[in-house]
Amino acid sequence: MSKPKQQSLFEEEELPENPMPWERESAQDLYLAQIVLNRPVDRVFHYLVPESMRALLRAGHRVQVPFGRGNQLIPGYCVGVGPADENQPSIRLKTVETILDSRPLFDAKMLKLTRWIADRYLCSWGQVLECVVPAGVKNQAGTRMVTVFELAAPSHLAGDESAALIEKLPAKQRAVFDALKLAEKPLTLEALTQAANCGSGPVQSLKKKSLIRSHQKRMQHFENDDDVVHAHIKKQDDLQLNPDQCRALDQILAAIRGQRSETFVLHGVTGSGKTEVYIQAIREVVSYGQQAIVLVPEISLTPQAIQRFRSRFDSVAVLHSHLSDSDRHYHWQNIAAGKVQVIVGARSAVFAPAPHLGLIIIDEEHETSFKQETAPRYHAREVARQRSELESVPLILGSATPTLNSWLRVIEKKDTLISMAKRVNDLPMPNVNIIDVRNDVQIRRNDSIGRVLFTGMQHALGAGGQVILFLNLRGYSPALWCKGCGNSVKCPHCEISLTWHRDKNLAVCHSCDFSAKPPTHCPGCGAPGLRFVGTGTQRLEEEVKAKFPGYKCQRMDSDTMRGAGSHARVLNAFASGEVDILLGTQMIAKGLDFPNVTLVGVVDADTMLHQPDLFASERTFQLIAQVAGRTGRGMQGGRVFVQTASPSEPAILKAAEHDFLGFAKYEMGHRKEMLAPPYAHYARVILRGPQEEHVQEFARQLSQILSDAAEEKKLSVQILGPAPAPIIRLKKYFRYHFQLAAVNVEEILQLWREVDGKLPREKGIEYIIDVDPVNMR
DNA sequence: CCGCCGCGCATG
DNA sequence: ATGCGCGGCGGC
Repeated sequence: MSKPKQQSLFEEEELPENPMPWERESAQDLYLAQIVLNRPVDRVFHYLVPESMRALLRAGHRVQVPFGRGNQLIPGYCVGVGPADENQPSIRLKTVETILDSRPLFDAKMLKLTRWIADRYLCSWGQVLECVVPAGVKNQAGTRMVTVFELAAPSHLAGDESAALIEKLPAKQRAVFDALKLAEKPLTLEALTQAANCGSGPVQSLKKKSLIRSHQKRMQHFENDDDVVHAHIKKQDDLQLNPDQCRALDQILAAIRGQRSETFVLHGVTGSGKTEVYIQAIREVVSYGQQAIVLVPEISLTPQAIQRFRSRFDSVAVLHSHLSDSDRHYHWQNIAAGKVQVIVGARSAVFAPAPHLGLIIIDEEHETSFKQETAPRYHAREVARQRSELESVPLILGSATPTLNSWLRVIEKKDTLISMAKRVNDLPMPNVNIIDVRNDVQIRRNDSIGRVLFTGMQHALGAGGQVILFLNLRGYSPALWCKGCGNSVKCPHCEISLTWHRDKNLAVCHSCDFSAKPPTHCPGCGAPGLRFVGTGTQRLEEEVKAKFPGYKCQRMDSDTMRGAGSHARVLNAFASGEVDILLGTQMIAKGLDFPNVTLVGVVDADTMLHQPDLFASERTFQLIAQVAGRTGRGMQGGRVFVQTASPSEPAILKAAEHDFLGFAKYEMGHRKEMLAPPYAHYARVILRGPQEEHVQEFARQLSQILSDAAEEKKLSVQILGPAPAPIIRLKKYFRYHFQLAAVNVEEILQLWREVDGKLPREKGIEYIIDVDPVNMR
């Protein structure tokens, strides 16, 4: 195709046109592919499919197409093929250049699912498809082209001339020929020379004589990493279920057998044995030759949890963040080939290409990590809901603290509630003590472990138990405070207090990568003598070591958990009793199951509570309930101490009483009053730019346009804001945001589509929209 | 008067 | 997103 640098009428005339409909011999002459691209334009582009590709190209293939005025070759996704019809444009079409994969990467259902995501989360289909395929699949990591040899066609060999040649072959060449005949399949040069015990010479000679032929083939050369091929794990039998578990399993089995896309909210208190119910439900679908997907938060992809699935099923693929491109490709192929029974993974595993999906499970359904924070900003729970409908399979949402979102669906009878209110073996729930730290002598002295918690720890450790301390701040102190001006030192790029990391003696910004030697004088007023205030995990570790010198203490946060195996190492040390006190952030709140833990301390419950966030209360409740669940899992029982300056806060009180229903009732009352989620949907528009006034002004403009459009189109969408984002400055950019709120999410989507493309642009200011945000910062 | 840079626009 | 065309501005 010629490439006119400038479009001119004259050149256009000279270009060959596609035949007009009446010039075609038949309509089938014009065979088109619908292509979508990884660009923020949600459109389908039509391309001609050359004759040679017609038999091969199908929806779901990745292709290369010429695009734009320069006809640059870029990758795209074929979402449909077929003869042209009247609906297609009558412009001069370009032609698909190459097909990039030997088989389609998506089936019809996956195309439907990804189209739904694009609509629901306001991005392009191409962007969704791009994120669904792992990089290792796109670049075919772990495979390479090799030359393989095979015998020439039988008809050729049968000829007189060939027969004569074969008769008088030298011994080595004869050996090669016989080896290939024996193998009955193409062999690489290496395999062939080994089989015939010769060098490459005879092989080349045979090829010259046309008795054998060679061709290129893509072959796997995956290293058999222990994690990928896990051959010898001792298999265990299913456990005996208690009555609660049986009831749960029966309900789920009924849906599986009825091939219903029912959603179950499995509300089971910590330690109620949800995993065993999952496993036995999976056993059912596996017995039909189907596959199950289990989504877990990335953080709980611990060796402990994975072992549980591996010891019960023959073929489990674990998709965790430390996999190489090549591992991911290997898993994708195996899953697509139906060789994997259970897929365990984080958010993106919801797209696992299982050919006969039978069940989807989301464990710890309340975790915010199921929401993707970059485009496409999907929530894996909602995607799973959609996939379960498309595939007619049940979905299980398991949690001790379900989201209010799921809870509302239960109340509205859209989803089915299954309750498991008791722990296995009738173990009691731990006793939770709320400790008012406002009058604690130790805390007043600037310690973090108050008098009551200290004594509790002494008793627990003295009796041979283990202790978990939870503090949601890493580093040594979360602020560098100047007594001269009363301000704390902020990151030069973000409007965020710097955290002092004592081990490296650095002041670190937890929002961007900034770090520097802590200043000796206040950057604001110049006064000397900055003080480190507040306590992070590093300082807590120091305090624990000073107060409990006879016990081994281990810190666990993202600073100490850098390497791939560090997680397993620390947990093994704790499990074996080598470590007595485990302290850390979020990381230790989830899923850990150590029977000897008799005390859990929440060092500061208020850090979560006082976030300027719609969901702060819900998060606080979840976190306390989850951390509390780490104890009392053995016969010695367990106690929990929650230190707070707001002891009458419902989120804390209800968590202490293990009263999810009470909390849900209280919090949902609030939400209903405010018409906030789950009673409404929000979509958050975030703008950022280098100058604060510009960003503010542009935010005002955009929100006004949306507000006007909502009125004009009679859409019941409220616009809340604009306002400065809670983190007003992040990595050198000033940030403003506003929310679109509506009872029916469709109205928000309609409104955005209405204005999208017509919105003004402002140099240097970028904006995004996040539908159903979980993060308000 | 010509060349370069930046904005706006279309992308099959 | 991204490249290209067009128009504005600055240099010669």
